[in-house]
Amino acid sequence: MSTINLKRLAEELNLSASTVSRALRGSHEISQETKDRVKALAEKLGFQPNPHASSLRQSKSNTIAVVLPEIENNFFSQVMNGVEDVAQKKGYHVLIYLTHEAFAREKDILQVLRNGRVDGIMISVSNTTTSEEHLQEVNRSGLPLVFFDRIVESIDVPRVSTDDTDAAFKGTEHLVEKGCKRIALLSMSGLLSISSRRRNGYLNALKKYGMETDGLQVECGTDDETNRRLITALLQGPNPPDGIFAAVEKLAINTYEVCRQLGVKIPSQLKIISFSNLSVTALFDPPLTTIVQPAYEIGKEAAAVLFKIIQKKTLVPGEKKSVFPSHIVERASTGG
Amino acid sequence: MSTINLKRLAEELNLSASTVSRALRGSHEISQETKDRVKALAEKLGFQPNPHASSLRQSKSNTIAVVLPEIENNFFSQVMNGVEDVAQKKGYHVLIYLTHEAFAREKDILQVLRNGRVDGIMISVSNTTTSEEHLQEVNRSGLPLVFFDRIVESIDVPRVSTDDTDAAFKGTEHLVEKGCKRIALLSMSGLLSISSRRRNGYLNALKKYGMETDGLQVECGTDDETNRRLITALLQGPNPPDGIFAAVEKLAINTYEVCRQLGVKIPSQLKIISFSNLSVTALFDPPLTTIVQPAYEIGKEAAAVLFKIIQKKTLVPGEKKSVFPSHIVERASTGG
DNA sequence: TTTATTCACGCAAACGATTACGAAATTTCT
DNA sequence: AGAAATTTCGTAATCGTTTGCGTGAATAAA
Repeated sequence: MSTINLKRLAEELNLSASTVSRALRGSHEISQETKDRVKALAEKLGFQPNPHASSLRQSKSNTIAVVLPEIENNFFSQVMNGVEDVAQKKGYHVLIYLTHEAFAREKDILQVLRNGRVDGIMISVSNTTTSEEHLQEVNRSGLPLVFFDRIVESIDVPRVSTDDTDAAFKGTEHLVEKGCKRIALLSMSGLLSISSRRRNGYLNALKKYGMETDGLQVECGTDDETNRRLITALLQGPNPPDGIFAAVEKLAINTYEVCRQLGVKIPSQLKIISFSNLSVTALFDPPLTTIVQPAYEIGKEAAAVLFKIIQKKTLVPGEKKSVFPSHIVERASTGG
Repeated sequence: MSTINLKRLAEELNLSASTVSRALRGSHEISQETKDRVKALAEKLGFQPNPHASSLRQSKSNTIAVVLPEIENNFFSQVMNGVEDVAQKKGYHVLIYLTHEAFAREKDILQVLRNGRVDGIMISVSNTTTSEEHLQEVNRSGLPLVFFDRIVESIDVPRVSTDDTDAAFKGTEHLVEKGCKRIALLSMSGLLSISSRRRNGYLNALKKYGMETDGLQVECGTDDETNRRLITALLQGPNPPDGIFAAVEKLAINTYEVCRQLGVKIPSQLKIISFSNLSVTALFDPPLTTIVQPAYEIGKEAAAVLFKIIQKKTLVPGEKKSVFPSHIVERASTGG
């Protein structure tokens, strides 16, 4: 394009390319006078070092990758927001990759990233991921890796998440406190540890209060139509729940849709709480009680930890596994 | 890292690096037998060409940049989704940059991108952008550029957007048909052409029906608190509107909040329609009538056009300025 | 004044891939 | 069979930066 490079700059200044390079990078081997002269002209001509040459020489890309299941989801958007913020402060660039919850796609992406294009990877794994080999290989290759939200427990890399078990416990307990006697769990199918953690929180709470779980655990999937059928069956069954704990936002929305169709009154007939980072749930009919994850902070922390690894700084123990508390925003869907 | 490179591969095969390179790229100058041998070993060793060396040599990064005001917004997430889809099919990588509606940040980003890091840029400009110089410079440098949604009319690059004027006209007309006599416009301040297009659509409709606009146009900003005050003043004024046309989703939400606080009944006392790509507006109380933009398609088209320019294919006239129609999803907030 | 140091800079070799050019070896054409 | 063309591959230059090493000059130490 503009083809203004080091050599050209050097010629204009009657200097060698190496001197110009050092001057621009603030080397102490160059006199202040020369530095000023170089920087002045570089500024004037709008010179920027070719990033590919730079990266090739230094084997450092100044770029990180964020791999996530979807972006059309407030939680992940907020994470991206946090990531972008710290990346930009560090002068880093951010590549984004979407898996659309497809294992094959996730494998392809990680495969392609193992070639120096990025200095590190942040990933929230897809819910169809059935093997860890692709992640282990990245880890073994020495490429810095950080998990966020959707963690693979068995792989020893730093992870940033929320206290899912505890939050799910409290969410379920909230329903109990509001008088629910039969509380159902709506969760996504799959092997994600995050799912089982939330399920455990739910089960722990029901056990604590000696409540039944039979026929109250519903595994849903990605298809809205199917989910609505499952929920309809649940609500029209012989012994319907009076409370629903939705492990993910999508399922709470499906529940609202079904309730509207069936004429089930929320919260009088059925109370609902759900993990969700959607602020407009406050405008729902009725307003939805949510468990909100600190998504922005999770993104920031995950990025910060990644940069620490990239810069080979040693992590303090808390950074190897940082957990951010979620909090309940109580609204009318669980009102008395 | 793994440091498996062309030279190493070549040594293993008793070939020269150039032959290996050509074989992998499917050159006709290499015998089929050699190609097979090379590809087999490359596959086995998981060889991938160093992207920086490749980019440096070819001055081609296989990367595009998407610059947008925010990601925590369904419209932009859906656009990203579309972009990522076509990029991945083309084997391209996607860098994401957020301006947070800050002009200075936008300038910095575009400045940094003018150095070969990307082969092309897609941008939706910030609403605080007051000058075009930074965009003109990108354009002059020959770096492929495409606008989407928020367009700068005076710069001659391909643009992908929706029929804002027409959609706003129809949205306003929808309110008229529902019986509104005094329709207010809530819009974001700034110089964006998209704002004036939507305003024009609103004004055209009111003119067509001979309706008044005095004191009914409210310019809002980014701060929710301020917006709510402005809307409160509007609704409590001497001559309040019975219909509201919100140019952006955020302002419809602010309006709902105010109405809830003031006890204003929607739609009986006040009808509302808004541009929005949030599907859960169907669950609002009452469900919000929206003007939905085909965000995913806009993202796909913008990316497709960008790739055409990058590959120096000539654009058909329609591609220089493609307009996707928005459509109204009628719900209870404008119900009779 | 002579000898060490330090300063300020240039030379040239990397980094890893691509590609113009050339040169054997083989095939095809007269 | 000899010339021409084709096939198949290697040599080396190149992309633009960074950096180890060397060198002359200026400065400090002896």
